[in-house]
Amino acid sequence: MSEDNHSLGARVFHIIRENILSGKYTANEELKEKSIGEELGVSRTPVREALRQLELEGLVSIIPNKGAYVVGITKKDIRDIYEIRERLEGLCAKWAALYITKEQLDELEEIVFLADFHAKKGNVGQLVELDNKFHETLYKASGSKEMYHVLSDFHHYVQRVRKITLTSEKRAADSNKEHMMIVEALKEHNAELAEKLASQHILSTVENMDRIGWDVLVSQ
Amino acid sequence: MSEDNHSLGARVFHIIRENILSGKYTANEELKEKSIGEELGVSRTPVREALRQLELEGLVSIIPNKGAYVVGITKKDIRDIYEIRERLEGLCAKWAALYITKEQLDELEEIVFLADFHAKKGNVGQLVELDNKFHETLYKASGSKEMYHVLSDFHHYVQRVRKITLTSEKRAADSNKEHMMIVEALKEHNAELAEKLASQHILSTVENMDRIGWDVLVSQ
DNA sequence: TTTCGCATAATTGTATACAATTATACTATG
DNA sequence: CATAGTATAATTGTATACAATTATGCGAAA
Repeated sequence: MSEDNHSLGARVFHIIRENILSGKYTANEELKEKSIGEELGVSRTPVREALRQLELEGLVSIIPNKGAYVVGITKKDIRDIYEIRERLEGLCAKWAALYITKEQLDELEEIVFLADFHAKKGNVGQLVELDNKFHETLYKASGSKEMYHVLSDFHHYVQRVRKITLTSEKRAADSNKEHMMIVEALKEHNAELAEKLASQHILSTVENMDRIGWDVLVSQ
Repeated sequence: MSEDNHSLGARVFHIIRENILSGKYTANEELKEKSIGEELGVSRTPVREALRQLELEGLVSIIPNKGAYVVGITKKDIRDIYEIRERLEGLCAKWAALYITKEQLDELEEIVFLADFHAKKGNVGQLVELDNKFHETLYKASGSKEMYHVLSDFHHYVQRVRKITLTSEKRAADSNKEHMMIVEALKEHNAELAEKLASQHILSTVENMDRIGWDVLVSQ
């Protein structure tokens, strides 16, 4: 898991990002280079680089000569992302049906198999991890650098919400069933079906979130 | 035009990005911090920050302890982007039809009016600039931070191709007619029509590129 | 008491210094 | 002549120093 080929700067970037996405750093909080550097045991330089990158990702807002502030994730952000994903995950699955390799198919099958196991045990942490892997693999299988880039960013962005939705045993099981159906379509290289199922998968997720209630999912 | 509220680092970022997108820095070229810094009259620090940001955008590939290399834009990249845009610009226009303000509508009308003028004079530089403004305004009008982020990145990414397509007087005129129709739909707040027209606009663009021939548009 | 002004502190922006890693060139050896 | 090994140079990674800008606190004046 822990790729050790990363530089210090890259690690700092990931840590800060996780702290924002997990909610440790709250919305509008000021991120001071010195404090974060001391907290992580590094100098300001790698922290600065990380903050500049996070600004580009939209997670941080930098006001020149003033400071860097955490950009909060609103209810609307989540809604928008899922509506965008509904359209793009369909196209992604369509492409994947055309270009997926044997190895990637094997990987997907292993993931849904394992997820089935962990869903029954109610192991949310593992489920989120496997959900990440499933979608990452699917995005890669599209054979499109751009598709991968966009979708993995968005998918990562909403990880806090997914952590909540996957605590429901029923939803976790249903979600994995949908994953299985997508894998079947990919195996048959049925692009049209894969597109439909992937798009439907996002819709189901949104419906589930509506059931749970948005106020539980996100504060703002 | 030249926003002066930017820091040195931000300017360096934009300059390097333009140099990649315009083709001044060629694919796989190594970008050395020292050389670029000297070229721009700054130290390595802001150059490093810019390169890290460009890596996140996918324009540069950084190999730790080795160097930063320009990631080339391939024919497939462009094709993928236009297929993604076909889906997203539709959704964007749909949202814009619901949320666009009077000011934004006025701005769009002014843009298409000016573009009509410059299309007749064959002023490609101005046309590209106005095409940028049109889409930027449309993306903003969607009222979605995420939609704006994704689409403006992609739109910017393919600017070199657009510079070529808009040299055709006919295509420039046609493109602007399509813009006008989209504006009309937005004025009537006709979401369904706006979506259809925006999606069709991207399709027309791709058809036009097919006519021109991809080898003219991009080397790889 | 409130508010303005100013000195001081804190923070960011940029440059430079030093460490670690990688590339290069030259020499010795087979 | 080819190649391995090594010293040197070049480049990146990180820390620190200094400059520029912004925030803070305190005292004086209304």
